[in-house]
Amino acid sequence: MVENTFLDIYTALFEHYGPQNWWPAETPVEMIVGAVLTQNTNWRNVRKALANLKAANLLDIESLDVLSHEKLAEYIRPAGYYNLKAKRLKNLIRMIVDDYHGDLQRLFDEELDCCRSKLLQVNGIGEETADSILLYGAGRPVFVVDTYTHRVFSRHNLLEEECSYADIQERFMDNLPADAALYNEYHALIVRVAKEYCKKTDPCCRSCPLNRFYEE
DNA sequence: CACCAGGCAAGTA
DNA sequence: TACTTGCATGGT
Repeated sequence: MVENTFLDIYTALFEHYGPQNWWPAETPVEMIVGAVLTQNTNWRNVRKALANLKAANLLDIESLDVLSHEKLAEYIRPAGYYNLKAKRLKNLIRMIVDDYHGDLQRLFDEELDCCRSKLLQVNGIGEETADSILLYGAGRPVFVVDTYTHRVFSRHNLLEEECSYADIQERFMDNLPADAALYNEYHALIVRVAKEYCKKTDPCCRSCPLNRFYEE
């Protein structure tokens, strides 16, 4: 039996919380829109914005492409940064329309590195958003790193504080099988445990299910 | 009242 | 290259 803290932590989290059923979206378009809207924003607020778009029957590439910036911004207002995010969504939709005939699946069908760089070329799509879309939209085995991942693992001395996004992603992917279902659940579980036990200011408390993995 | 939330890009030195 | 700042609503 080979020691693997990263896999052991996954197992502990899954046993503690069970499946998280991510990504919470009914369609691929809803998923990618949610990925942009949730940037530095509480998911509760994103749900309101998505509900507005859904109620207006606008959650498809064509409708979002035709919609004016002003109207889009108004629909997504509850998600915050609404002018900025309206632009970012428009940039993403434009790429899909111009380069893939408005067919999101054609983007997802691209080779992995190609798909990732296409997403990163869009102004407003950074590494985390791109990787979220790859994993939760396209079902690719790409590990998603977010502030919670960094905070939880550095606070337990399992990652250096100054690790970059790529450093952290590499550490996870080098220590886990390339399995999209595993990456999906793991990222969602990290978000779950961080929300409960690893807030920005509070120190991790004794009942945190990860405390037995703390490394001196 | 202050603080935070499933980031990112532009500006500054 | 390495910091800093703007973007914004809504819940605790």
